[in-house]
Amino acid sequence: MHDAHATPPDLPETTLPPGRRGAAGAAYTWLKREILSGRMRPGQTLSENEIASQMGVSRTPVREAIIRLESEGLLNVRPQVGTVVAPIDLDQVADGQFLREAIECRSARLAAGRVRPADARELKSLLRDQARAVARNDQAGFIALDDRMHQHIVAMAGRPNVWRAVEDVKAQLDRVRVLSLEDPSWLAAVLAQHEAIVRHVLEGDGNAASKAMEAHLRTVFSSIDAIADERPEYFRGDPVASRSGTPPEPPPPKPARRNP
Amino acid sequence: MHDAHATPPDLPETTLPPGRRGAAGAAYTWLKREILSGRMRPGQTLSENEIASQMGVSRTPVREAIIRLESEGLLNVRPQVGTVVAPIDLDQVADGQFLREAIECRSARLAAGRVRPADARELKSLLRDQARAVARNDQAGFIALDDRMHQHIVAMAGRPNVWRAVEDVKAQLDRVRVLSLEDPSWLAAVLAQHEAIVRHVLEGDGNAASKAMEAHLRTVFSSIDAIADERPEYFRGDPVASRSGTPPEPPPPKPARRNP
DNA sequence: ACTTCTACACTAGTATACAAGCATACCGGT
DNA sequence: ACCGGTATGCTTGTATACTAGTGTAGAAGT
Repeated sequence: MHDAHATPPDLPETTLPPGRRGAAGAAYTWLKREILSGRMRPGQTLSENEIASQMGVSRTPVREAIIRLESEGLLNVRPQVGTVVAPIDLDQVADGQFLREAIECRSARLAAGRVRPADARELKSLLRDQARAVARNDQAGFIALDDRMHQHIVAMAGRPNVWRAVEDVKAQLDRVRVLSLEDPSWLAAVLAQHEAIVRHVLEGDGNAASKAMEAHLRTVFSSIDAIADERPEYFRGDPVASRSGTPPEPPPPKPARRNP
Repeated sequence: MHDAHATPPDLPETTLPPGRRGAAGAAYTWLKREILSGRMRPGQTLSENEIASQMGVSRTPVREAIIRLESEGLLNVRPQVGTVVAPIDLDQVADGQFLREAIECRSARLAAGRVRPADARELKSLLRDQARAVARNDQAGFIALDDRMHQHIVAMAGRPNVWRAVEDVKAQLDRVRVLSLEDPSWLAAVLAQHEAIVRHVLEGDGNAASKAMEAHLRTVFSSIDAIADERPEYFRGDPVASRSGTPPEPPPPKPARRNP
């Protein structure tokens, strides 16, 4: 009974088709991308019916996607009222920053003691590619390479799947990030920080690697206050929201009845 | 089947925002407690229909609960096949351990530099209560106080809501913990470690506090291997699962057709 | 006796219908 | 003019019906 012989090689214990499992998975992926890309803005209302008809499915899979995104903190569902893209909570962003620092600094420290030749090659290769992306002013490409480098350092620490947890908190941070217009000089500065991190890791200096990682993460974080001051309408619990600047969308106060 | 004296459908309609709202929230809370308490064992199959009829609701809210628990890693849903309580993955447990160490060690380090009088009083009070719980051999009470102490240290670090993230990973670790029979001597040892952590925090020695926290967390973690060897049927990807020990449940191969 | 095929029960996924709550426009009273 | 009750259209929550896929029992064929 309960034989274990059926498991060895072929039984894929994945059980988690990463993002896409049917219509619900498609809805989840699509909605998440809309939110993280900034196309759906913080505070914007959603309609299950609208999204469902727009995607050509029923409410059920859309609801499933919404439930998952709510548990990730990207949506706020108010029963019997409506669903909105979660306004950015500065306190929550700070929590995410804290978590990233805790995880990635520790990873960098451990990675410094476990450098294998393949790791050194990979990190150097990533730095080269990043330099090329900076030279071409390719922001999207640079960001992708940035993520891969951070992920590889976590993997070097021996816990590759921890990156999933980082991705969850990173989502909140990235939502702020896309609000800032990242200029080329910023890219170059980030590249220099990456080079410092890799240097310390390859030298086996865990303490310095951790410190460099902390400084790096905080550089990105430091720009948030400026953004919150510039776009208060996207943030929650912001006492400075009194200034009557540009509203989220020009004049969409047409949500009244549609059949007069 | 079985129906192990579990709390029957308890529908508290009160849960508005903080707890979980509606029937879906009730199903979520009930299922999660069943899993974390160990009443539902790793690998055990679930049936949406069965749970729904047991709770007196339809499949829909049960499905919502299952979706959320799956995203927390407590359930595995195999499309068109069935849903099972997630087998304990040793690698995943190690990930959780890594995250707890990263978060709580950093918290302890920061807390050591931010001790306010109220914090000192609270920590000392918690230690006193814990000592009393040990003296009375009150495991449940001790565990509750243990959680409160860890939570307070995280709050002292300035990020009280980060504890939510800890709770998520802690769920995986606690699932293993309930499999081990915790004897009184173990409680006393844990209390001593708590005292060491608090002492270093109150002394303002962040480094020592972090180290003490790490040692503390690893003590709990170290018992896992023994449990995995003792109860291989609850674990996944365990090469030692060949021994024909006690099966998860005596002989419940009754899932055949019900209408011959 | 063993293997292969087939039918069926059971699963989760999806679609649809209904119920309940809230906000707002409208309208009648003051 | 102002205030308050009411109707209506929206929202999410829940129930139910149906679809499609999977594993297994059991029969049929070898």
